[in-house]
Amino acid sequence: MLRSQVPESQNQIDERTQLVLQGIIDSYIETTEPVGSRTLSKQLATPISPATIRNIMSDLAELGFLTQTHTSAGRIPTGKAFRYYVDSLAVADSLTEELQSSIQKLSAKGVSQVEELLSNTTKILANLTQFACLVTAPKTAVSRLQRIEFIKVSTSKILVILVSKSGVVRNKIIEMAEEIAQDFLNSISAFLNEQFQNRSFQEIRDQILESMVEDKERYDRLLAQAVRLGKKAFEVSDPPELYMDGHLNLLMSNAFGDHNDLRGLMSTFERKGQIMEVLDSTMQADGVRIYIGVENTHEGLRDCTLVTANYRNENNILGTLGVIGPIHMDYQRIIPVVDYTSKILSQAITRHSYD
Amino acid sequence: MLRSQVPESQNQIDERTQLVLQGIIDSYIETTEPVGSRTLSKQLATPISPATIRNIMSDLAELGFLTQTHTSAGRIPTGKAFRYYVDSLAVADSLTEELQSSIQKLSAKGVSQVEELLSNTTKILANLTQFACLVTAPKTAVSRLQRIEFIKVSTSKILVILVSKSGVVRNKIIEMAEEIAQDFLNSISAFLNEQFQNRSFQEIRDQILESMVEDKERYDRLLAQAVRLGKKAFEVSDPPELYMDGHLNLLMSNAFGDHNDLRGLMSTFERKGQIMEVLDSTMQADGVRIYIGVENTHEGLRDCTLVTANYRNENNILGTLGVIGPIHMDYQRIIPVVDYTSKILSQAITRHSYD
DNA sequence: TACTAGCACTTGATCTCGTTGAGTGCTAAT
DNA sequence: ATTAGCACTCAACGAGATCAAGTGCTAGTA
Repeated sequence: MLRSQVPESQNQIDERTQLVLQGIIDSYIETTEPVGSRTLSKQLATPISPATIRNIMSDLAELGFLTQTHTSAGRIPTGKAFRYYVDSLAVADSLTEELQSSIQKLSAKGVSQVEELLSNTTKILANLTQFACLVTAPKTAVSRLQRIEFIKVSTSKILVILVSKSGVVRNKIIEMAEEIAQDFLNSISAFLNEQFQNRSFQEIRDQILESMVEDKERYDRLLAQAVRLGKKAFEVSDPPELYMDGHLNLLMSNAFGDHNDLRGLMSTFERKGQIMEVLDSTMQADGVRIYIGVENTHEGLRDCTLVTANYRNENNILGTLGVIGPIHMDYQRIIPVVDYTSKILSQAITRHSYD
Repeated sequence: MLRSQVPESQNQIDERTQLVLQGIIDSYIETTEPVGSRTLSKQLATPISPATIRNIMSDLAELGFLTQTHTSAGRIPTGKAFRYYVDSLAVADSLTEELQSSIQKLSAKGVSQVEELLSNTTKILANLTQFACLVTAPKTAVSRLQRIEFIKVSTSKILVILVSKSGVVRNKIIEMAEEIAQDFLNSISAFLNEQFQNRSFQEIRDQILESMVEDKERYDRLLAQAVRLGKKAFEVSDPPELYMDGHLNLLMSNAFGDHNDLRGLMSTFERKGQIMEVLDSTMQADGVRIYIGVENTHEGLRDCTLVTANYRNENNILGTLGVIGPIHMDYQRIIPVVDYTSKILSQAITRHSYD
């Protein structure tokens, strides 16, 4: 009571109180059980009596850092508490050699394709964290063209191969009304390669093809066809490319008490598009980002924490990787793991890219 | 007692007994609860008194068709019962128009790639059955070459595109010690295409490259390189290609009573290789195959039923699709769904192939 | 002889009701 | 300002009591 007379501009919390809060959170992360004053008193390094702790707890509850399931139960840290914990209390552990080398395995020998790299990343991260893990493929819009090629596979069908600088290979089949000879296709791809190599897909789509049409539509047959094919080839039809792994981990471990929560979460995973949105929306920021519980804009993630980081090559941010786990995850471990993984992936993908 | 004096050569069961067995299974499929004599008596069309049913049940239990969880509980059909049910009792429902058209959607307009076709199939099947659903990609070994192409993507890296007759496109990066000009690569691919188009990958791998080396090793530089590249390109490194969907369905529905069973099942799903083996091993047979409980060779599938069927083009069996669900699934519905799906997929993939 | 009615018996499930123990909040003493 | 002490709360647990669904068996019936 007296305490709260001193106006606390938001999170002005004295040192002792911090200590208690940290203790509660640490204990809760470890046991997933409500923390009681007596128990905590025994665990804390600094000796504080249960009664005092109770007072402090009461204050913290008033500030919105703690809740209880029922009156006579121990305290549970709220999302706000975890936020505070992550922002100002938690000191990230440094990674053990062992963890580091596990993570480095994602670009083990024999991994020659970016797709494999990304898929390995999800597997390793899921395995290390025992949570669900997500990696978005490099955004095609921003990636730049390394090579385009047309292969005639049947009279009316043409296989388009798009290789981006970042090492992603994408192929799709397009259908043309009239037959086009392979030789002619070769000329077209040679032409497009010359024109567009190193330009971003976005650029190619938006501007260049457009202007070409305007400028030179009347020119020759090659150009006309090149435009037609190019348009089809670069058409936006990117499926939401998302690599996922370990969502079963969440089920296995009963980190989530209530099984109904999980169902919501799982059906969220099934809609990859939504997950993509969430990840994409975090992509501007830098470093490791942490979204706790209600901070998640997406309904289904309300009871989880999302920890994300970008990966990049020398020039651009390419994509995002992240981990979804219970709100009471071991942040001191998870944060550096995600951070380090993003760095290793960045390195690996830079090595794989064709710049 | 008297009954069993008449030696019953395995499954010699009189009509009335069959009726009861069928009733029990139907009821169990519907409710997932042990079936009692009184309940059943009410449900059966032919009026049979509970007492009589009890006698029959007792006989069926002796024959191994029924069990109980405890003495005073109702009866539960065993795997053997389901086997019998599927083999001789169940009359497959015919598919509703609605179901048929849902399944046909797998090759909706705009689906231009085989991969998409297969992935759609898992989605639709998982959705219709509410079980886990699997589709294997066409076996590369048996599929025949439509087109091979080499694209130089950096000084030392070459992208290989393999297009098979069945419409599957596969690409991989190979690394070469020395640099090879794109022109030269074109000559090589032209040569390989000419030589090997229409041959199965297996053939190409096993025999032809081998013999070419022997016969003409001394010949020209083109040939030497072609062999080198060809070998690398056709090297066996097929990842187990398996499309899966709906394993979450199994969790959502509590079709599986015990959650521990599910964990085993789920971790089985994580090892795609094992699932592939199981599916592959069933591929020789024709039509819809049903593997119930213990009949499954694979440990993790002991408590489930696996329903599979092949899909094919005009010439070959290409792959297998299947559904994994609880042993007490609604066979009358599932079997025709799997059957029809396999047919529609076969049609669609035939349309997509380049023969 | 085949079926059925009736009855005693079994057993998991459900409910009630103390008891226990971990926890709180408050007050008074240090 | 801190702490010891005490009254109070409440989920969890266990022991019975009760219930309902089921079985097996025996004796009676068409």
